[in-house]
Amino acid sequence: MEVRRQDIHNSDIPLVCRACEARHGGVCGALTAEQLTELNKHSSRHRLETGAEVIGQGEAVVNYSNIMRGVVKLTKVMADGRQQIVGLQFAPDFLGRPFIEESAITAEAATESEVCNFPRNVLDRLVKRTPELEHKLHRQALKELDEARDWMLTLGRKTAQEKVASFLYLIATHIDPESVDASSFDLPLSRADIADFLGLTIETVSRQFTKLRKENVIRIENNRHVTVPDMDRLMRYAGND
Amino acid sequence: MEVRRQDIHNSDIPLVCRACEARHGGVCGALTAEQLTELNKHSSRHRLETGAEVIGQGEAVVNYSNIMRGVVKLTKVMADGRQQIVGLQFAPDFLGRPFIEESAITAEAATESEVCNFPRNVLDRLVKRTPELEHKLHRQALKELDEARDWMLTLGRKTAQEKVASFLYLIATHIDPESVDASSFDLPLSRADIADFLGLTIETVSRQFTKLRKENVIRIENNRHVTVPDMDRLMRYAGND
DNA sequence: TCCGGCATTTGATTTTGATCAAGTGAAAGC
DNA sequence: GCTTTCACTTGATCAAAATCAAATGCCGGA
Repeated sequence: MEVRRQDIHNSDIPLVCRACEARHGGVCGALTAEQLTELNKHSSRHRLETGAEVIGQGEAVVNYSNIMRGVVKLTKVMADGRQQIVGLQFAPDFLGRPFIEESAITAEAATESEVCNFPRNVLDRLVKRTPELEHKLHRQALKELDEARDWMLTLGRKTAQEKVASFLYLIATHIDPESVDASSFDLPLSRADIADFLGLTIETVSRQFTKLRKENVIRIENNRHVTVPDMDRLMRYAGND
Repeated sequence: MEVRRQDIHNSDIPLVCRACEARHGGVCGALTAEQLTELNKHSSRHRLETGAEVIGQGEAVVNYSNIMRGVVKLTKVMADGRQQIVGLQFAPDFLGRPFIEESAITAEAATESEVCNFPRNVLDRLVKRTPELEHKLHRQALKELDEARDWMLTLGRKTAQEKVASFLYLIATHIDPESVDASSFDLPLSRADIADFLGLTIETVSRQFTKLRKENVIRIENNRHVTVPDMDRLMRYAGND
């Protein structure tokens, strides 16, 4: 499917795009050299501090992004402040909800991150002309839908311990897709964020971490660095037999 | 967008498709008369009893469907039998997960229903040739993703009472999109299904129904028929201010 | 080095919803 | 007409997670 792209001479591709991950796993892989050049004219890279907002719930969508580095959390808040993380996105995911005026969610950097922004109307125009690009976005949407539904099972039916184990398993398998060894990693989320992802309080999250540590399912250093001696055992704790 | 379809003479369209809802709200609206004819050659309508399975978790996907009538529930089960409904689909929704071999969910009729089945490979071929069709499927996937994320907030952060009120509000607004009066309807799900949708037990669901009834938020006849005297009040009970 | 501000952990108590256990009521079968 | 069955409701008790309330530990700055 992507074979057609291989024979394009590298020098036709914009400099910043050449080493860019989003051209491989991401949506830009669907674009020709000219299209990349056009998109690149309007796009800009940004470094995001932890907590920096990419877009807010209820705001007009003016930009889409590719995540170049870091982890972005998607959250929904209720009027009284209760909050739920409804998705985590990792590089090189596409970030944005096509075909809608107003964002139904807030997207903010969970870790120090880097994104490549492009104006909504430029990409929308490109999508109309490039079925392959819409196909990529379609696949991305379906992937997110599968993930959302997996997480609904976790939110609705798992115990606190299973939820925390599920979270650790999710991070272990997503944080660094290249790494052969997923058994040691830094958590991209604070305890408060983890609680908002799991539909728990931070006290419950903390207690479950302690319990998993005492049962030697995980080791923790500096609150954020986790080592998993036996990934299958963690998976069983997560209820995924 | 669909303007091009208007000028096609009706007699070119297969008989069974002419009165079909899926041509309007659904995916078939993206097809030309010839394409409809081709798809129709391989498609078949089926009546489904309540509980009839359209596809099972882990099974190979061989068919896609359009829901013509009724409500279909999408569920996930854990090894120990715990179950979560991860989506409800109403006519004339498209039913199926393109680009994947094996279904990650079970789909079964929540009410007596009718579906129009077509072989996966026929539609897949059509999708490749018809960007407008992929666009429709893309939009459907994004709609389901929005709904899934809304529901994640409900599952993760709402109280039992808010969950039940949210469910009633969802049904009121989805069961009969044409109806001007959404304030009186039949529940398409049993108490057990509602519990599986809300991540609660059937006893808790029942108690919350009783409570909402006693507080005059809803009236119930014959266990299944619900009347909502004040939809805004129900919405407030659902936590959607 | 000490202090202040956070994030996290730990402890005590309360609350919510689950579990266990009977009821009730309506439709289906004998 | 009576029983059986099944879905649903109601009640009593229990357990898991929330809440309230202090610690603890860590990092950065004075």
